[in-house]
Amino acid sequence: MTEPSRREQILATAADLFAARGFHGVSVADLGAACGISGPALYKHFASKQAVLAEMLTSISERLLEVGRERVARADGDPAAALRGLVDWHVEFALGHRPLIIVQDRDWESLPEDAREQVRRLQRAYVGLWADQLRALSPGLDRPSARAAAQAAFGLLNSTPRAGHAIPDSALRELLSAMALGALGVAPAELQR
Amino acid sequence: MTEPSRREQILATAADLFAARGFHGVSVADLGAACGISGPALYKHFASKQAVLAEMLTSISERLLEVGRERVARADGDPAAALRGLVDWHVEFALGHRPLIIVQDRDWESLPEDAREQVRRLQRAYVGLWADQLRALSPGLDRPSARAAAQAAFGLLNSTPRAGHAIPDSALRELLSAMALGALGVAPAELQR
DNA sequence: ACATCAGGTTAACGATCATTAACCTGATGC
DNA sequence: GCATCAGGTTAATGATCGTTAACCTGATGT
Repeated sequence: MTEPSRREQILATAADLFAARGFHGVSVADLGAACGISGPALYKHFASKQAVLAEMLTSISERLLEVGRERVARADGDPAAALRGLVDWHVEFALGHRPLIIVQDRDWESLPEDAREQVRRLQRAYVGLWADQLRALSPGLDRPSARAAAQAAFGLLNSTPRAGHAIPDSALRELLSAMALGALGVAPAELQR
Repeated sequence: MTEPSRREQILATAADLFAARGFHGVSVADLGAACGISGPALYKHFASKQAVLAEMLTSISERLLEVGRERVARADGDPAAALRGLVDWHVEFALGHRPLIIVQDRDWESLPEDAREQVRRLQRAYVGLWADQLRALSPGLDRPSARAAAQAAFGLLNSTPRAGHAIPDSALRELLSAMALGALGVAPAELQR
């Protein structure tokens, strides 16, 4: 009972295909074929093509926020530690799920209205999580600037899935972490307490 | 003779529409209507819908590279100064042409094959421009990592056009410059020589 | 006066696509 | 043994879209 396999297979292959060719560049026939079934069989698992995208994007936004909150809690009041945790988590997720990251910020606007609203809410909360820590770190920072800074950091971290895989993931992970922390004005690694 | 007005109007409105709804989300009828003409009249100015996108993207890639080279030359051997010049230029362009930036990294793959190749070449050269300066600044840095760092910086700088305009452009400009320089490990403003 | 032509127009064509309809089939509970 | 039903199939439908065709019109150079 633990394997609604088809459904998950569809979500996974859809992520790959959407990432490679864009939401509008993939037909339901393409998507079906890539799953070994064909065309309209998808409608036995999802209400529409948009529903596939909607489930994909809401679930990753939820997960990003959920684990993000966990990392902040784990830092227990130290904003620099919280930001290091947030950066680590975001890098880990982005490198582990490159297609999802690509789809998330490319095909966002192809969502149906209600799902778009839901994703926007989740993303706003995630931005707020980062912005709060940034403001705790530098007291002079106003909220809009802190939010803008958080979004710029996401841009940095989300950009690399698109790029070539010319360097190994472990090196990329450290490069991105260091750059993000540098951008945010947080001192990088120190003592693991 | 200095005003091929319609053509430029089409390119400008196409940039806005493509940025808002994506290349596939805009029909030629939409685009024509937004220009005050309608539908197939576009084909008097462009060979195809893809050709509009192609001209848009190649011209901005060319301009980005051209001025980038100029800024590097102006720094005359000082890599930190060159990077400050590159960051300034990129921020200026990104904030001045937000729709173009959005289209450039969202609808890249909708280009016809030859234009895609041309844009890729121009972007590779632009990345190389940044990577060279980064390597001149920190001698231990290998080329692939330098290129990855440059692309991450673009991600940071290109992300903000998408975001809300909650803070004034002048503040955003300074925030982005500071973050980009921080990410790249370049000391921010000093003496204007 | 007139041929040319740039820059419009509307109508028609041919693809492509998401979605629905109608039908099949094998397992499963009773 | 049999009704149910999940999960497939192919065929049909209706819309949208890029592109082409055929036609119109006003300015312009000669």
